[in-house]
Amino acid sequence: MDDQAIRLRKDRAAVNADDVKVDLIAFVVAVNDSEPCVLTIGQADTLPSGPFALEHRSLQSGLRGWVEQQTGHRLGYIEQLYTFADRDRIGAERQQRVISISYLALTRKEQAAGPPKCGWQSWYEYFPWEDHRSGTPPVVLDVLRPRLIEWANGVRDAATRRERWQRATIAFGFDDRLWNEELTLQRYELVYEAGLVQEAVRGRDGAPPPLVPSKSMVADHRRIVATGIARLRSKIKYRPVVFELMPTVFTLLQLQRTVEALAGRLIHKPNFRRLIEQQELVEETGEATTETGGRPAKLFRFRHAVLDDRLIAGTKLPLARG
Amino acid sequence: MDDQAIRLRKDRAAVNADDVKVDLIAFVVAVNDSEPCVLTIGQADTLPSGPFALEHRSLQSGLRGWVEQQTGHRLGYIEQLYTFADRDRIGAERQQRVISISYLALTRKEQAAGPPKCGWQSWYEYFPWEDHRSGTPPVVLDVLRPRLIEWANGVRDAATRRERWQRATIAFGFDDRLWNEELTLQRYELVYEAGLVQEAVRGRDGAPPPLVPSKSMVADHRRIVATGIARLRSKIKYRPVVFELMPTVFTLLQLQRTVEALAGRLIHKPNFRRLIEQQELVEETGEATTETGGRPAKLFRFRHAVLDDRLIAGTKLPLARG
DNA sequence: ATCCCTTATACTCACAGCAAGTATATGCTG
DNA sequence: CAGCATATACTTGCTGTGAGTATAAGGGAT
Repeated sequence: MDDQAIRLRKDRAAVNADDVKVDLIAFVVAVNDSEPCVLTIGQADTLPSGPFALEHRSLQSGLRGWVEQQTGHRLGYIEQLYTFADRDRIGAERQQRVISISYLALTRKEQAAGPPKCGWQSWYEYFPWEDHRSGTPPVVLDVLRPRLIEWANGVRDAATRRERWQRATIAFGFDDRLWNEELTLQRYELVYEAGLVQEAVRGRDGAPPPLVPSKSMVADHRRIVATGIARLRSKIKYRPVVFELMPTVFTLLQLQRTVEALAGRLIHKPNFRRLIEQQELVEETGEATTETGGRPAKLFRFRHAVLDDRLIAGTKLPLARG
Repeated sequence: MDDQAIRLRKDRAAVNADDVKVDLIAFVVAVNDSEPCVLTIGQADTLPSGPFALEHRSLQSGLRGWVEQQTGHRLGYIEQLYTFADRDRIGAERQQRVISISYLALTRKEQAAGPPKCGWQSWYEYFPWEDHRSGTPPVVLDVLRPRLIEWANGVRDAATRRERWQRATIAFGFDDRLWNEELTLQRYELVYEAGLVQEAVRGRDGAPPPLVPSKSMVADHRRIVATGIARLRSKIKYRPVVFELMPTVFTLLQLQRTVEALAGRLIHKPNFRRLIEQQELVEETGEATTETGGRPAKLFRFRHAVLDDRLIAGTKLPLARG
């Protein structure tokens, strides 16, 4: 053991064999017209990213730089998601490790300056099973359920079979269990393990298997998006981060629709309003808009003063049940 | 902008100027006799750590390797904490970046094999203001409060003064606010900003300022510990991670004392028992122990079956208020 | 043997939060 | 003016849970 360590140290001093490249990857979110979107670049299905370089003052500023350069967007709210090491990637001359540090960023769509080749894609094109705003989407019961049953039954061991099916049941709310919108990552990992998404069977031989209809992404970017969605869905329940996605002035229904877009489920309107108002998260501007149709809606703005307060009390949104 | 990117790419291809060293750092936790402990090495006050090397299959296995080598401990539960880039550290010949990936690990004290120079230190030697199990510790009102008032008043700008004092009030529960045990990181950042801990004034000129009595740690390891404590205090409320710290068989009071040790506050006993039992987190072994004194306590073991279940419902502990 | 101490275990009560339903107000459109 | 769509207000009933009290069971001291 100690010998191994010494050998490692020597190697490192001599040729820096253990040096690593670091990539910064951004999952940038905006909500427009009740549709939650992810910012992509190039031919689409690729997240903005770039190497962490010497000139970057910090990880965050490096990320901001790359996103701004590739998409023209200045980021506001940023939060670290996860760091992972790609397995066995081969560098140009010699083997080299690559580490990816992923971030979640919240912004508004309008802020686009001069977008070269970037665009906004709806989350739910990549995760059609995640949008339960109009009830359980057909793909869950018609496609995922039978495929996951097949997958669970595809092993000899009875214990493994049971365990697989139990995981699927919990994650997707089969058998009258209730849907939990925060399990986005677990659901993605299941469909990945079951070989139901394209990136899970890339480079495999044999006949192309039957996939669940959904858009794929480059490399493991779809996993990053799943991680980000899960984090965001969890976070909106106890921190007032939704407002990062709102314009400066908005109606309560617009706010509700935004939360619903993120959570992928509907919210009881009276309860939503009561919670928002009793927490004093917003204040009236005094104006109203008739653009919504029906009775004019009062306009509100976010009370930035509560940002500190809410550290302690936590913010609450009526997303507990359904 | 684009020029900059191109130049960066060229540099990188030529001399790999942007290559980076990656350090893995572990915050290893165990609880013994109602005292929450952190695993340290060397002269103490240093967390186990080591460089991420080519031979490591993954970040986690690299971390496990270093901890096992330096302390003789095999880690069980591991969770990523945070990744940060050290500012402007200078390498041997040329400037080089160092990235640190920190992890939280939960284990049991007994598992120590042949510990060379490692030891367990109580959390609360590094954070004496965090232990509220016997009421608010004196250091909070006698030392921290006056020092933070000084710090807040140490600026001209009235707005900044108010904002500083408001942050302190919220974080430490001054002025009849209630104590929130999850704000460990915010509290550490405050005492750091206020220059009340040793590492905040390292390398500064001038007279040594009056510090808050507490043990310091090497580099920024104390910040990592603060991050880990905050994460753990939050996590025990909704995931059954406490059991990673328990022996296979335990009494309910031992379980409660462990949670209290982590949270730094006391829990109402009947409510704790009710919550644990109604969630079916544990099952009776059928045996009892008299070692606790008083009426013999039933022994329980963790029901591993709930590990999956609890993904959906979430685990609850009565830690909401006080 | 008895008293007392400590801990375990069971039961009760009351309040707050909140999910869900219902009713009314207000403006626009055809 | 009818009908529609939205905003806004009120009510009801359940659940979770914080907090207090009571009883059981063993050990040790007097």
